Amino acid sequence: MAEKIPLPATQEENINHKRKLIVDAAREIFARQGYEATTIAEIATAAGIAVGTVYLYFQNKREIYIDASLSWVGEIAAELLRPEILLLPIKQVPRGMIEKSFQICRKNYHFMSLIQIDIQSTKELEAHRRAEALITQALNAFLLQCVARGDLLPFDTAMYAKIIFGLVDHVLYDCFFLNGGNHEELYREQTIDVLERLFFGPSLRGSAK
Amino acid sequence: MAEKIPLPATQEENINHKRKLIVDAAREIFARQGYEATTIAEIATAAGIAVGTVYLYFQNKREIYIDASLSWVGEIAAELLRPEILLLPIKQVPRGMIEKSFQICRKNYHFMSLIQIDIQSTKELEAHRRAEALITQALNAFLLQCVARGDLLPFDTAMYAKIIFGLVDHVLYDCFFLNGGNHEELYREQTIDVLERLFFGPSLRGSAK
Amino acid sequence: MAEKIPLPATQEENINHKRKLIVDAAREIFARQGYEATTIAEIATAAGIAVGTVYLYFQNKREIYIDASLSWVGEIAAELLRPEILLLPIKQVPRGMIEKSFQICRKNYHFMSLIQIDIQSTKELEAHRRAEALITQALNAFLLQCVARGDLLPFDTAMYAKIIFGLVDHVLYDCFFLNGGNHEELYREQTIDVLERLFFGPSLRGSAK
Amino acid sequence: MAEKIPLPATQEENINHKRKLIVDAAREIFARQGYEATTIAEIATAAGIAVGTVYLYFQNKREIYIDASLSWVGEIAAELLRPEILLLPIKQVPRGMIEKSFQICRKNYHFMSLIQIDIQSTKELEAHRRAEALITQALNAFLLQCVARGDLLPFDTAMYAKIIFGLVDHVLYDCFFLNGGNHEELYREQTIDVLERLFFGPSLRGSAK
DNA sequence: AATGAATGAGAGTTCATTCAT
DNA sequence: AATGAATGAACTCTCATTCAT
Repeated sequence: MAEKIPLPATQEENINHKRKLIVDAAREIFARQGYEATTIAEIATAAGIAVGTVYLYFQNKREIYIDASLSWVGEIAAELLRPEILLLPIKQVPRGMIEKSFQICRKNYHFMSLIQIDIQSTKELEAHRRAEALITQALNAFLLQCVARGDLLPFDTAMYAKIIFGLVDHVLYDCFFLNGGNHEELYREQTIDVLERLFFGPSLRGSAK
Repeated sequence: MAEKIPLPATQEENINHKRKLIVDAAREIFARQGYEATTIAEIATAAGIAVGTVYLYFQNKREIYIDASLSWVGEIAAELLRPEILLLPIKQVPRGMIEKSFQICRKNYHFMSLIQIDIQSTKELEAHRRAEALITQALNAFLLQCVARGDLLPFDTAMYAKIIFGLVDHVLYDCFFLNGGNHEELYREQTIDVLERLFFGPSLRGSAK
Repeated sequence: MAEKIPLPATQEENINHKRKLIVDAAREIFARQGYEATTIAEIATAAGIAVGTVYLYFQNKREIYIDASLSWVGEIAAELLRPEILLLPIKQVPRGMIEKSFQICRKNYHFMSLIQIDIQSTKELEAHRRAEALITQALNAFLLQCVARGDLLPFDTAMYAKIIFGLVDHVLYDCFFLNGGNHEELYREQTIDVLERLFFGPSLRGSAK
Repeated sequence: MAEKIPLPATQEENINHKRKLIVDAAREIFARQGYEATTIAEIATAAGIAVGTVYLYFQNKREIYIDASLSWVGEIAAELLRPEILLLPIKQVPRGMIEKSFQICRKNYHFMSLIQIDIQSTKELEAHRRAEALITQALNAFLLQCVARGDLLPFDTAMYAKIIFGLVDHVLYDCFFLNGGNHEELYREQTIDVLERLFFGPSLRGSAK
C-alpha cells in the first residue's frame, strides 16, 4: 500500500547520507588529533571509502572540519530545545535544558574540542553564524512566548538568547573539555543556579530591595 | 641618588623582551590570516629578525600561536580587574567591568579571532587553563570580598566567577568577531543588564515572588 | 601455446620496478655528488617522476642511499659468482673471478664511491650484513665444494670466504676509487698473485721448507 | 737545569693541542651518531669550548670528521708497525701484528664505524690516500727488508703491502663494527692463518706441488 | 560513482657558519 | 683567543588535491 518513496529525493538523500558518513568519521579523528594532524587519508579509511571519493562530497578539508564542528554543536542544540523540555512548567525549564545538555556532552565528551574552532574565512564565519542563529532563534522564540504568556516580564529576548547560549556553551566547554568532565555536578548545578536566579530570583544581593 | 639599577635580571629580561617582540608581531598576522596561512617567515620579517632567530625563543610555530592567544586574553583580563573598577561602589562594578572590556576589544577588535583557538596538546590545555585561572581567581577574590563585606549573600563564588568569565568572553567574541563590532551598544547594555539583574535583581519574572 | 603469463605478481613487480627506476637514478647522483650534496628533487627529476612519488616507494633519503649502495655491491657480487667462472678448472678460478670483477668495476668505476658508506642505524647495519652474507655464503659454498672434491685441503671456508671478499672489495675500492683506475693491471695481477699463492703456493718464503 | 722549551714551537703546539681536544670529542660523537646527526654545538659542548671557537681551529664540519676518522686509522696503524713487532723473528710477525691490532680495536670498538667514511672531495681523497700511504709504506719498508735479508723471496712488496693492509682493515671493520666484536677469536686466528699461509705456506692445496 | 597513484607546491625547521663584542 | 646570538639558505617530507582508469 505504502508506495515506494519516489526517486527524486533519493539522489540528494544519497548525497547527504554519504556526507554524514564522512563527517561522522571525520569528527572522531578531528576531535582526537586536531585539524592539522588529521589527514584526508585517515578520514577516508575510517569512512571505508577512497581518498578521491571524499572530494566528490566535499570541496576541501576545511569544509569537512566546519561541518564536523557545526554538526556537533547542532546536536547539542537539538537536545536543548526539545519540546518535552520547552513544554515543562517554566520553573523547571532551566534545569531541564541544562541537565539535558550536560547529559549529551557527558556521553560524547571526546567531541568537546570541536566546539571551539578557529574561523578563517568569511564563508566559515557565515556558516558558524547560521548554526548559532538556529539555536538562539529557537531560544528567542521560547522566551518571547514566555513573555507573551506573562510568565516573564518584557526584556530583550533576542539578545538574552544569545547571551544565555554563550554562557551554556562556554560552561560545557570548560567542564567537559578543559576539565575533562571533572566536577560535572558542580558545574551543572551552579549553571542551573545562575539561570534560575536570573529568571526567577532572588538576586545575589537578596530578594528585598 | 638612585643609582643605575643593577643588571641582575638582564639575561632573562632580554629573553622576555625578544619573546614579546615576536609575539606582538605574530599576533597581528595570526589574527589577520589564521594559523595555517601564517608562515614563520612572515612573523620573522614583521618582527625584524631572521627566521632562525625565532627558533631561539620558541620551540615551534604552535608555541607562538598559543602565546599570542593567551597574551591577548591576558590583556583583556587585566583591564577587567583594574583596581579603579573593583573599588567602585558595588552597584557600578558590572557596568564598569563590561564597559572597560568592550572598550579594549573595540580598540583591538582585529585580535578577537585569537580568543578561540583549537587546543591540541595537554601542554596547550594546561597553558590555557592557567591563563583562565588567573582571571577567574581574581574575580573570585573580588566576589568573596563582596560576600564578606555583606554586599552580597553567600554563594559559590568560584564557580560563579568561571561562569561570568565565560559569559563575558563569549559575548565579546560574538560581538566583535562574529559580528564585526556591529550592535556593540546593544551587546554591551544587555550584558550589563544580565549581570546587574543577576547581582541586584529584579529577576526576569519580576522582583516580587 | 604458452599462454600469456597471468598477472598475479604484477602489483609487487610494479613496486619493485618503480623502486629500481629510482635507485638507478639515485645511484648515479649519489656516486657523483655524495650523499649530502644530493637532493631528492634531483633524484626525482632524473627518474622522471615527482618528488612526492619518491616517498611512495621509499621511507626517506637514506633508504634510497642504502639501496643504491647495496644494489651496486650486489652487481659486483653477481659477476664474481657466475657459474661460468665457478665451473672453470680450479687453477683458473682466482684469475677468472678477479678479472671479471675488475671488468665490471672498470665499466662502472664512477659508482665505486658507493662501496664505502657510513652506516648509521641498526636497520642499515642489518641490510649491509645481509648483502655481504649473500656473497660470502656463495663463496663459502664454492670453497666447501672444492674441499669435498679434494681440490683443496680442509680449512675454515666460511671465514676464508669473508676474508677473501674483504680483500677483493678493498682492492677494487683502492684501485678504482682512491686511484681513479690507474695501475689497474698492477692491482689486478697482484691480487690474482696473492690469491693463487694462497690457494696453490708457493708461499712468499718459497715452496721448500 | 732543563731550560724551558723555547717558545717558537709553543704556538703551533697549542694549536695542535686544541685541535686534538676537539677531534677527540668529535670522534666519540661522530662514532655514536654518524656524521649528519652530529652538530657542531654538541662537539663544542663536549670539548668544553664555544661554538665559535671550533671555527678557529677547523674550516668546517667535514674537516673535523675527516680528521677524526684518519686519526683513528692512524692509531691502529701505529700499533701495527711498532718496532717490538717488526723486530720479532719473522715467523711471529703476522701473529704479532694481528693480535696487536685486534687488541686496540677491542678496546675502542665503538670507534670502528669511523673506518668507513664516504669521501666527497678531492681534498678528502688526498688526505685519505696520505693516511693510508703512511701505513702501507711502512709495511712495504718492512717487507723489502725481509726480502733483502733473504727471509722472503722477491715479490711486489708495495702492492702486497696495500693488499694486506686492505685485508686487515676490512677484517677489523667486519669483526668489530658489523659483528659488534662477536667471534673475535675466530676472526683473529683465521686472519693470522691466511697471512701465515701466504708468507710461509702451505697453500690451501697442500705444501707439495 | 569510485578509485588511489601521482603530483608538486610549500612550510617548518635545522644548523653550519659568521662576527660584533 | 674566545664567545654565542644571530643568521638565512636550503632541505626533507607531507599531504591536499587531481584525474586517468
